[in-house]
Formats: sequence, structure tokens, C-alpha cells
Amino acid sequence: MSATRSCMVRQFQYYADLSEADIELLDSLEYSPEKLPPERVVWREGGSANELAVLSEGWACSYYTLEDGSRLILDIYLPGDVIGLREFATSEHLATVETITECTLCRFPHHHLTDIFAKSFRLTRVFFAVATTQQSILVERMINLGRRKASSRIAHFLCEMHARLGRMNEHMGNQFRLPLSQEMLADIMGLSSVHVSRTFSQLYDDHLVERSRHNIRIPDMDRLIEHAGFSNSYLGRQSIIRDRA
Amino acid sequence: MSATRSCMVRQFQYYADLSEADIELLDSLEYSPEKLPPERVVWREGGSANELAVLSEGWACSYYTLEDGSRLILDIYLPGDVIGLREFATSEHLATVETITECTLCRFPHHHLTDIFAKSFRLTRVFFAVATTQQSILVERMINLGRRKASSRIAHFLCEMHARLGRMNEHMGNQFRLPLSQEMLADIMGLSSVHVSRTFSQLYDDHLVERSRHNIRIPDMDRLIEHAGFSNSYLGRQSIIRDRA
DNA sequence: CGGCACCTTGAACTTTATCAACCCCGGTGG
DNA sequence: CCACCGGGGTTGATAAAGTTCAAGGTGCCG
Repeated sequence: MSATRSCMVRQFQYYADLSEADIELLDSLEYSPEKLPPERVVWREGGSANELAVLSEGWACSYYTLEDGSRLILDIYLPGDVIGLREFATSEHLATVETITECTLCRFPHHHLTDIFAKSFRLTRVFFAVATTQQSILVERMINLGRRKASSRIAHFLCEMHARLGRMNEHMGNQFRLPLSQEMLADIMGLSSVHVSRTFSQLYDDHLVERSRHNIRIPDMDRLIEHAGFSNSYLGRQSIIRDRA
Repeated sequence: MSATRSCMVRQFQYYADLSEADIELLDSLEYSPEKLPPERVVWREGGSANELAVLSEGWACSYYTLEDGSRLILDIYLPGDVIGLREFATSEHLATVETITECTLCRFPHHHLTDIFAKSFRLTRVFFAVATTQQSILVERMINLGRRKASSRIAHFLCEMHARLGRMNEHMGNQFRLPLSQEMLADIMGLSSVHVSRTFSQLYDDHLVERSRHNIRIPDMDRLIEHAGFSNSYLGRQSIIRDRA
């Protein structure tokens, strides 16, 4: 058992205990680490989709650009996340994937995933759990976009980030770094960057969020959760996958 | 090979050729058909999630109700759709599922799905494809909610329904039944029902959509697609899953 | 020290929501 | 067979939320 365990393994172990063989299988996906500078395109919308990637370090995102030039960011990827799962059923990339900070990522071809399906029943279920958790994250974001007002959208997004980051590093406390410009935040939340700025000021006035540059501090997590209508159950349940009987 | 083939099998065959054994395995999920009247709750948000369902006949939907009483409809389920895949990684239902029209549906426990993972490599991949296609549908709807104006949202939704219905029954032509009230349409698209009404009138004035009661006619599909910014590639690619080499 | 990217603020405007009245139509009971 | 009832759809007036444009500020990097 190696001392340095990949983020993906850590993330997957959240859903199930993994055997040594499973861990080796997973690790084998990260065989080709690639270092990328900030704002580098990983793959572009429309390109043919025969690979996935694991993000080992850094932040990345996927986005979709509309005819009129406006943009929506679909996912924020953190270390340990699998990128491109959604495009498994499609032969071309539906969205552009781009690094946000400096990143290390490992691409691997589509069929390595199906090889895993063939080799490990347990990992199959965990991959399924990961894919469906990604779906739940999208659903929460849909609710954000469809039915919440700006201040709740931002509050909800901050809660989500806090929860997802906290899952990877315990004792994170009530502050964290959020390396996103207000324009990116706007494109995540379907708002204009101007309105994001105003709304942040308003959250500050209400003592819900403090922020300096890219650091976020949350003075009272409970009040923020309340304001956001946040529930973390959608992020998946720990050790959900067990052997039956 | 039986003459009456279930909708789910038809839907799955879209992604891959299935062996007789696979078809039997799939059919075995639909062992407990249940007839439900319109507007009957299948399961409720918060209830413990240890089952999935296949919709054999009728229309159903899932929705999520916010603290303030507003609602967002997350999915519209058509015959052949699998309901509850998203909650595979979670131990409780995140959304309420309810019939829209009279429905026939077959519930089955969670572990029947994992049994299939153990028994059929090919079906595993198809289930994965189905789950990821559902994700892509959510993403398109996210873009709708986040970045399109009301008339494009409605146009896009109509395009999606047209495409999904057309996949199940060829020669559908340019009209179809849409058994949804304007209030439901509003909750799908994150608008108020009043605004849906106004927007429909506007689409009618622009000769993009005709509608009487629950029947929709689309005089010029290409113009509607154009107006919606619709691309059907997100609905998954036919026969994407093949044996390698 | 200067420049540039990003953030902030203000003012005018657009889109959508809300409220309320009305209408249309289908179903029911007299 | 007709009058009434009720739910959903439509319309208008007004309000709220968010966008756009433009100008100015702030802080970081060379």
C-alpha cells in the first residue's frame, strides 16, 4: 500500500471500501499525469470524445457557449473528480473543459473504463455512484438556476463548495480559497458579473459571507445554509455500497 | 423472441444490440406492472430510496419543492425511461415522483440493478449510457434555465419532447400531444405560469408553435430549432456501444 | 510608477413576477 | 337542455429582479 494515495482513490473510498486489487486498478487510470497551466483547454466542445480524465491537482471546469456568446459553466472539478463521464453515451464532447488554476490531470481512453466494468464488480458500482452523484449536483444547480434568487444562488454555491472541499480535507474550518473571478461565478449561476458583485456586497452587509480577493470566510455557517436552502444529502452518502448479506 | 417488446428494451436497443439473454434480463425488471391514475405520487422526497422503477406506459415527472413553496420539475419521464437512477448513490429520495397521465410502471429493488452489473457486461455499459444521457438532458435544461430567455426555453423544451417522442414512435410528424398544464410548463422552465401563457402567444404570433388544448403543432421545425438553439446530439448516439475490435 | 485586469457603483432599461379581473369551456345537477 | 360552477388560460397594470452601459476605483505585476 503506497503512502501517497491518489485523490481519486480517496474520493472513491468515500462510497465503498476498496480491495487492494481495486485500488491498483483505479491507480492504473492515473498513469499519464500531465501538468497544465491555468486557463488551458483540455478538450473543446464538438471534438470527438474518446477519452476521460481524472483531475489529480487543481481546479478545472466545463462550460458551454451559446450562439449569442453567453456562457454557462456546467461543472467545477476538484481534485479526485472524473471529467467527461457524462459524454460516455455520446461520440463528441458536448462542452469545453478548461483548467482554472494550474492542474495535474491524467487522460485515459474510454475503453479503460469499460475494462474496469469487466474486471471489478465493486468498482462498477462505485463508478455508477460517482456518475449519479454528479447528476445530483447538476440537479441542485438546476434548482438554483430555475427557482432561487441571486443571493440564495450564491449562498448555495458557497455551501456546496465548502462541503465538497471539506470532504477531501478535514479541518478546513469556515474559510477557504475560491479561485474564481466574479465573471466565472456569474457564468456558473446564470447571472451577470455586475449583479454578482452587488449580491456579494449584500451578503456581506447581512454578515453572511466575508471575502477578500479569492478567500471566502463564512462567519455563521448555519445562517448561510438556512439562507441557501442547502442540504448536503445530494452529495452522496458515505459507504453506500456494501456487500449484500 | 416475443412479439411484444417492452419500451425499456426498445430504448436500450437504441444504444446497443442486445443478446437474447440481455433482453430477458432486462425484461425481468418489468415483472411487477402497476397501474396508476393521473397525479399519483410514486414516491416522495425524503423517503428511503431502495427501489427504482421502469415506466412502461404514460407520462410521469419528478419534482422538488423549495422551502418557499415554489417548485421545479426536474425530469419528464416517457415510456421506457428508468426512474430513480440518480438516487443510486444516496439512501433517500431527493425528489418526489408523480404520474402525469395514467401510467403503468414496474418498481424493482436497487439490488436488481447491481445483479445485472454482475451478469451482463454489455448491459452494464448500456445502463451507464442511459444514466449519462439523463445527465446530458439535465445539462441542456440547465443551459435553458441559466442562459436562455423565455421564448427560447419553451422552444427548446418542445424540440426536446419532439425528439424524445420521435425516437420511440417513428412517423410522428410535426405534431404531438403534450399533456402538461401551463403551470407544469412553468415549473419545468423556471418561469411563472402567466409568463408561459404570454410567451406561447408570442410564439404563435411568430408562427413558431400552434397549440390547441394539449396538442402542439410545429409548422416549421427548422425555424423552431433555430430559435431554440437546439441540437439533438445531447440525447445520445445510436448504437454507441459496440464490441471493441 | 504605470498599466491592466478585475471589481464596484450608478442610472436607465428589459425581462419576468405578481396580483387581480375576466373569460372560456367542460362537466354536473336540476 | 340549460344554468351554474370551477379550473385553467388570458390579459392588463404594476412591481421587482436582473441586465447593460459607462465611468471610476483598487490592487497587483512588471
